[in-house]
Order: sequence, then C-alpha cells, then structure tokens
Amino acid sequence: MYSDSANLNGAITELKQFPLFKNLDSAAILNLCKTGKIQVHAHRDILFKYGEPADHFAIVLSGAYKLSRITHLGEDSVIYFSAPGDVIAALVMPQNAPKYPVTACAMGPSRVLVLEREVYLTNWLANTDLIASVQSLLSNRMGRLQNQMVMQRSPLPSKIAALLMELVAKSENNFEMEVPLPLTRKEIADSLGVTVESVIRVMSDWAKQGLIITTDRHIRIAKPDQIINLIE
Amino acid sequence: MYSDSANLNGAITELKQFPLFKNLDSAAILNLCKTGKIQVHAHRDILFKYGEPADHFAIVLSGAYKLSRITHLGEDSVIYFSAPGDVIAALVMPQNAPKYPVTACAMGPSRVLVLEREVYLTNWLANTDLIASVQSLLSNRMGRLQNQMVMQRSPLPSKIAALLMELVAKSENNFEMEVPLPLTRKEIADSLGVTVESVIRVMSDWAKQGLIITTDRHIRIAKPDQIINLIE
DNA sequence: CGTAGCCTTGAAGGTGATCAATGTTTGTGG
DNA sequence: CCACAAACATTGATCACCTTCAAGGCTACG
Repeated sequence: MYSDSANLNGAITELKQFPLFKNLDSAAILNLCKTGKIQVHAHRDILFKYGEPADHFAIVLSGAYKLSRITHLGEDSVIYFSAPGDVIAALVMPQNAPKYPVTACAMGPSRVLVLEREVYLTNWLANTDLIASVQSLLSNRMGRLQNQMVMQRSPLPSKIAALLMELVAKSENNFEMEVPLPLTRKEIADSLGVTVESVIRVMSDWAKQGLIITTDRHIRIAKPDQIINLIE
Repeated sequence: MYSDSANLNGAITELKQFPLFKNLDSAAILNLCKTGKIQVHAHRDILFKYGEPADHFAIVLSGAYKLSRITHLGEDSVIYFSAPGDVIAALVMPQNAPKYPVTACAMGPSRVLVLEREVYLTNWLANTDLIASVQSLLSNRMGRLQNQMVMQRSPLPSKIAALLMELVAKSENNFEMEVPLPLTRKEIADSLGVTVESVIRVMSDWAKQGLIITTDRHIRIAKPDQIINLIE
C-alpha cells in the first residue's frame, strides 16, 4: 500500500462521476476533499481495522473493499461489499471518539480517497445537498442488510441467488450479468453466514446445469431468470 | 389510533429529554417539529406499511414500535425494535419519491410525533448539530444489525442471549435487568429468523433453571452473567 | 362463550455443519 | 526458474440442530 497526496487534482475528474458529487463544481469538491490522500491497495491490504479509533473516512475510487468483522470462533463475517463511489465509515464520524465498526479490506487492486474526520464534521455536515446524498447511499446499504435479514429463513440456494443478483444489479450497463468484483466461495459463505462447503455444493450444481459460469474469481450469470426463480 | 395536533407544545418537554434534542432550546425544537402531529396507537396498530410512499417520518415518544417486513412465505421478519427517542424512516427522506423500507407496528400503547418529509429536507438537513445526532442514532442501529449478522453462525441460545442483553442494555438505569418492552416469543423468533418453537424450547429451559423470569410478556434476566456466558 | 393470539410439548425429518482428505492455483523466496 | 507455502476449490461421510407438523392448553377480549 502507498499514499499519493500530489495527485488529488487528478482524482477530481473521477469523483465527479459519482452520484455523490454529481451537482458540485470542482471548487466545491476540492473543498470537501481538503487534505485528502489517495491510497493504493493490493489484494487483501487492510484500510482500517475494527475497533481502531476512527479518525478518517474514505471514498472508494476503484476496485472494491469488503467490510467485515471477526466472529467469536475466529471466522470472518462479511457485512458489506463496497464498490466505487461508496463512502466508508462516514456514519460513525459524528460520534464522540468513534471507532471503526468494521474491518475494511481490499479485494484485488483498489484505490480510495482517505479524508480526515474533521473535514466531515466541518465541511461535509454543513453541506445540505451532500448530506442528503450520503444518507441516500446509507439508505441503500441499510436496505441491503435488511434484505439479507429477511432472507434468513430461506434455504441456502435462495440466499446465494439473492446475493449474486444484488451484486450484479449494483453495476449499471451490465448486460453481461457479471458480478463486478472478484469473489471467492469463502467470501460468499462469510457474507451469508454459512460454510464454504455448502456454498460450493450449491454453486457447483448451478455450474453443471449451466446457470452460472465461473472462471477464476469471476462469476457470470448465464440464466438470470432461473436464478431469480430460485430466490423466492 | 387518533391524532392530536393541539398538544404539540406539551410534547416539547418530552422531546427535550432525548439525546437528539439535548442541546436545543424550545424555539429551535418547535421549528424542527413544525406541522408535527402526535399520534396515539394501541397494541398492533400500524404506523405505516412497507412500500407505501414515505411522505412522513416520526419520533417515538413512548411505548415501542417494531419495524418489520414480510418474507416470501408470509412470515414476519423483524428488523428493529424502536424505543422512545428513536427516529423512524428519517434515512429515506432525502431519496426521490421514497417508500417506507419497513412496516412500523406498535407494541403495546405507544405515541409518536409524526413530521412531514418537507420539514426534514428543509429544516432538519440544514441543522448541522441535529444531523450529527441523527447519524449517531443510525450508526447505533446499523451496529445492531451488524451484530446480528456476525451472530448468524452461532447456535440459537447464543442468538437469543445476545438479543436479550442488547435490549436490556438499551435502557439506562436498568438495575432490574428487565427487557424494556413487551416481547412475545414469536417476535423474538421473527427477529432472529428462527421458529417460535425453537425459541420456546430454549427459553423454557432457561426459565426452569432460573436464568430468566417471564411473566406475561415481560422478561427479566435473573442471572445476567450466565446469560452473557451463553453468548460467546 | 367463542374466537384469536400466544405458549407448550412431542415425534419425525431434512438441511446444512463438521471433519477429513485431495486437487488446483497463486504467490514467494532461494 | 524451481520449490514450497498459502489460499482457494472440491468431494464424501456422518451427525446435530433446528424445522416441520400436529395437538392441546392458556389467557384476553368482544
């Protein structure tokens, strides 16, 4: 992992593409990203750890990050997969002496813009439009968590199908129906709170039946309608 | 259920006690609660339903509300138990044409202050301190959801123990270790994504061993340390 | 007095966990 | 460039936990 503070200006163009900054001009964005630093991560690099003092928050520029926590048994439990444009750890910034509520870990080569907590408290919170956007983002995230809660009593194939469809739905213009991030079976299992073996048994079946096509860590949904049928 | 718009002034005293409005004077609170109406609900009354257009949000004044959704099988799935001082449906207000993300239903006699979406967009979002408080509240809520995700692979007794301890921890000055809201076994089951029967079997055991004492819908933790031991 | 909601108990069955072994790919250091 | 370790994928056998189904009792309330 290395930092790159010089290139903030180059990132402005990138930031403008995100819904979060859609209605803002370059000057405003620059003000919101004051003292921001771009960090480049390799696969499995850690951005921050659960429980550490949360003095920064971040915007995902490229790649993906998984937000997770460790269970009592030492297993990973994935809370959320963050895609470009997502804001990480913003919600805890207003608290007194906040701590990171999850561990953030890069999935494949990724880049984030890291910002100081002070900037959130003084510049972000004061910008009404921006805060509205932030809350919309969080609302989506909350919605995903809730969807998963509702699926808890469904059989495993339903859960996996719902997760995959939710991930492909996140990326627009996705005619290929390809999951937009490199995903291991273990990560799927950790995200659903089940074992790797169970996930493999279900997905191997699907691959044999031609419902999905998996090469390395990339998953493509070959027959979306049949996968969707499994969700019910 | 009936509405009471005249008595808003009386509610100010109540609102001042909540962390949300701690640092605000009466005039400011009155401004934030403009056009607000107090609604009184009986047990099982519905405040709003999942999927309806969300043109209002609310602050819980007394009693409790459960936020839930229906699963594909027609079962209830409880997302959150809202206590006095909680803000409901605030997060979706900034969205375009928002819909309620859950159904809100009174648990026992309860009261809420219902506010218009416009008030959130114009008055609430502009108040930096208030928004910081709102985000802290939501951060806690998110934290609870995450805790439950992490517990997914734990055995049922652990899950129930964690839920009960989380509920008693929410109410301060709780030396009695009593769950601060009337809770049926079914609601516990729906909150954890398991069946009533399973919950009953576990809790009956506990009652026999004297770990908990349940009368009607009130649950008191008699031996907190032993319950906590079960969580791991 | 009857219905509706909640609680309880029992027996049978299935889904997913666990444990164990092996193959495959990726990455690393000599 | 090869050897070796680490992470990931796979398959099978066994078993425990929780679900499902069924029946009955209790309390509140119109």
